[in-house]
Amino acid sequence: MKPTLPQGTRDFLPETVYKRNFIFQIIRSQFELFGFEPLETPAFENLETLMGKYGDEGDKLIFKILNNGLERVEKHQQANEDFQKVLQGKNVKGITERALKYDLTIPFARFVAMNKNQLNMPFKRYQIQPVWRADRPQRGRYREFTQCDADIVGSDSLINEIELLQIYINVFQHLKIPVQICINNRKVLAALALKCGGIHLLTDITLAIDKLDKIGLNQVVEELKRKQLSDDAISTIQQYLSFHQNNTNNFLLLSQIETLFSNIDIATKGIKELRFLFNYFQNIQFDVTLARGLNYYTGTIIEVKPLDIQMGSIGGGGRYNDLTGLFDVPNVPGVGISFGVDRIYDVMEEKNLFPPHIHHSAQVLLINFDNQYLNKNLEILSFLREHHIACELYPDSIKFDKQMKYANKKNVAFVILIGEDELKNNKVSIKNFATGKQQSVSKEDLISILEPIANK
RNA sequence: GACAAUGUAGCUCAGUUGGUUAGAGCAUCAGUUUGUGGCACUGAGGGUCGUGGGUUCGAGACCCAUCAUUGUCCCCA
Repeated sequence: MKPTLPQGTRDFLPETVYKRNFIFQIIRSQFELFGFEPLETPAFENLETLMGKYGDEGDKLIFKILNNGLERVEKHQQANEDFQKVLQGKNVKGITERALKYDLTIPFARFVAMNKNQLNMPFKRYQIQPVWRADRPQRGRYREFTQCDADIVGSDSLINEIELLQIYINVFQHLKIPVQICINNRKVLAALALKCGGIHLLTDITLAIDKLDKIGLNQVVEELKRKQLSDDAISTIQQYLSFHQNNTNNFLLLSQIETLFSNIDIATKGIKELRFLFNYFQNIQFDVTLARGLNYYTGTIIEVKPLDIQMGSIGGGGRYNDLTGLFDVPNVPGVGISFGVDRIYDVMEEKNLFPPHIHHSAQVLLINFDNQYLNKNLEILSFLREHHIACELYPDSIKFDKQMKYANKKNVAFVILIGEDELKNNKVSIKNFATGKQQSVSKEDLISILEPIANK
């Protein structure tokens, strides 16, 4: 058969894995620097854990797992009946009851709901794992990709927001990616919906205004009309959006919004939260059009976009005051952020931001002349490894120049040769692959030569 | 779900209005060089032209269908 990859998935070659690890390592070390602890959850969850948490569009993108054993004859009648329901777009336990996880937040909420009493609150966890979405792949969008999440549950404090924003700043600084970090507050959006006629309009309004920069004011108004919003409501929204188009000063924007929503309590709360954050950060932009699709957010919402490059957001997050409420455990507030490693990788690759020598495979190759020198070779291998020098012996005693070519392609720093002459003189030959210089030295002298490339 | 582009050697791609035996570069293998890599030179292997039909004396090229990949819209990291 002809081997192929499932749509939207990729193999990662060694060079790519090294680069991805470079990103992971920076994110992980920042998470740990800020006191977050690692957590992992299963690749798949019960379907009902995930369904209904990501909106109608999200539900369609969940990868469902077909139950096993449906072919058993005694199950045929039930399976046929169940499958008819599947054909109508329903999920039936008889056909599918498990699904690949769609993000890390909902499984985390499930975990917290199950373990609330054992957790040392406020609980700060980070999680780096793949997630799956049955989306049509395109630029910057894959069906399997890795998210890096950090969340704090069990605390209302805005200090958590400050810490998370600081992590974003630190990580992208270390990665050398220029980004725009935008924030908004769901309470402000809720106020807008209230002023326009009711909180039930929130989704319609946010979906439309979120597109302002993409499709322009006229198209946004068109979309609002299509959603049957009143003329008064549309004029309020236009006024709201005009602030965004006229200036980018956070505090000026805040005061304008404050005036617009002067008699709405929830707006006052949201504005107070935003003002608190802007006092600590100068380089974060207040974006009144930022909405974020997930409807479990209740306060601060955050999105990170790379500058000067056509790519969706590379990070996002926000506050949710009752995420575990979905699992009947109320009153556990939380806030979290997420990094999209695959898009970060694409941005860095496109902008050439990876450091030049990022790989760490074995740096020393021992040439295999013949099995009669095996004992000496093995002795040197152990000796070097005891001194933290990564090395390998070519496993077959094939032609010399083949082995040298292998070393060259693997980009090793040194080649060590042990053959008849070396054995006779109780020395080893070591060749520097960059300079081409070769010398005959004692076993002990190897260490001082190789010291600079040891893995400390 | 809608639309578009692409599909020729392991990889990246040429292939003229349809016309001998389908090419190049890189990669692979062998040799120049049996204990010295990169560089160079010489040579070799490697293709049911995505698949199935059709038009034609003749199809890699034209038509239809189908599959796959990629991109755009929607939505998202």
